[in-house]
Amino acid sequence: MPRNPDHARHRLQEAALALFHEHGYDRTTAAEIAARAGVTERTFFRHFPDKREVLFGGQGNLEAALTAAVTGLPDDGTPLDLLHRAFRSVAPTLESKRHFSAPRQALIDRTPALKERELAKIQSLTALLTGALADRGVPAARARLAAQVGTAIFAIVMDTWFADPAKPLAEAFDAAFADLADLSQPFARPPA
Amino acid sequence: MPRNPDHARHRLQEAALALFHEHGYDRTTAAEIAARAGVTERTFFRHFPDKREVLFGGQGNLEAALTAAVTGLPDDGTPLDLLHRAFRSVAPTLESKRHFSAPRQALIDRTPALKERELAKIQSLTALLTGALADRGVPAARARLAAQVGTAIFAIVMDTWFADPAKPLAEAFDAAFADLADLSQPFARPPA
DNA sequence: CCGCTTAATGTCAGTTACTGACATTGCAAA
DNA sequence: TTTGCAATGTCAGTAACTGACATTAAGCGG
Repeated sequence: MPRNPDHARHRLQEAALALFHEHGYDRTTAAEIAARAGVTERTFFRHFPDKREVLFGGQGNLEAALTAAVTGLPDDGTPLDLLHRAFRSVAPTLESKRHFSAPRQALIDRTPALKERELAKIQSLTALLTGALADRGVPAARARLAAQVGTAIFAIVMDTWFADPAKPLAEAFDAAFADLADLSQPFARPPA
Repeated sequence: MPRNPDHARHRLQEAALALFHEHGYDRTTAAEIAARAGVTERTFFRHFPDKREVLFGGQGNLEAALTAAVTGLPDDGTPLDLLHRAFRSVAPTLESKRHFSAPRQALIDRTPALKERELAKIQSLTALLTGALADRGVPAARARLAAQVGTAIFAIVMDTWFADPAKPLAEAFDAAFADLADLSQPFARPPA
């Protein structure tokens, strides 16, 4: 490892986060981030393909955890049940990182350019989950619909959880999936 | 109306579409688009806030039609039924514009920057539909979930319809909403 | 301890998306 | 015709990125 043993990439992420919170995303230049991290602007763009991406570094972890969960979970119920349990399985990790993810999410929510990138990341997650479901034998069209609906629920739950962390994530997932079941059972279904 | 009676905005859109198809989005500069439209680069950015937006000009029509449908449709069934019928109501219009929208969509699909913008547009539509449902008395959380699931279905149906226009859009919507109902009826559903 | 290799960084010039300030043009109403 | 205004032109400037090439410093064999 030449030059600097402590990874410049991580310093850049922290510098960016700090500066974005101080002055906002739009009024922070890549050169300023690089300067605070002690490197050159060119080095910034060697570590991140564009300015937005510096905020989405840890995204791979969540994707990996969720796809692993979908792949490894015991097989029963529907694709949506599988996703439900996969989401529950990452809930503790998500809750443990709230102190970090909440301000980051607030920044994303008030910055359109970052919101767009986040939507792209969610779509990427949807594609991965579609593939994971398909690998388990779920027909392609069904897998895609389930993954899309699943990530939609995931996004809503995360959003309401960021707004109010009172309810544990696992319960929020339970409630959201229950709401979904209600949504698509249109007419009177007499109990028992 | 000074200068040019034929609207520069429309010429810019057509010039952009042509150049994007000829050389791709990334290898087309805003200055080139403006030149083909007979105006200055500065004028381009007066009509469109950024280069991507030149491709999403007619988006407002669809949003207006869908929200109007959700607002004006007779009241029966669930929020998802309402969205289902709203989607069906715009199907003929969508099908009549396929010759225009299909190549445009192909361009978007192979250009990440445009894909991101499209996702943002879909999210904007989701917000509008959420509001329209809420205006009809649907509880906020329920409205949001329904709108999110609805636009997810809409996106999937449009995508498969672009890939293969054989099945009419209205039928594709019917099938997708039926699949959704299946998805959330978890356990054993014995055939007949 | 020394030179060699090489991955990470620095340097620099260039393109392009976008913006603000100000001047100019041409239709339209008075 | 004159005047007002909306659309456009002109120009200078910022900042996100990119390619080409030089430089540094760890690690390794000698």
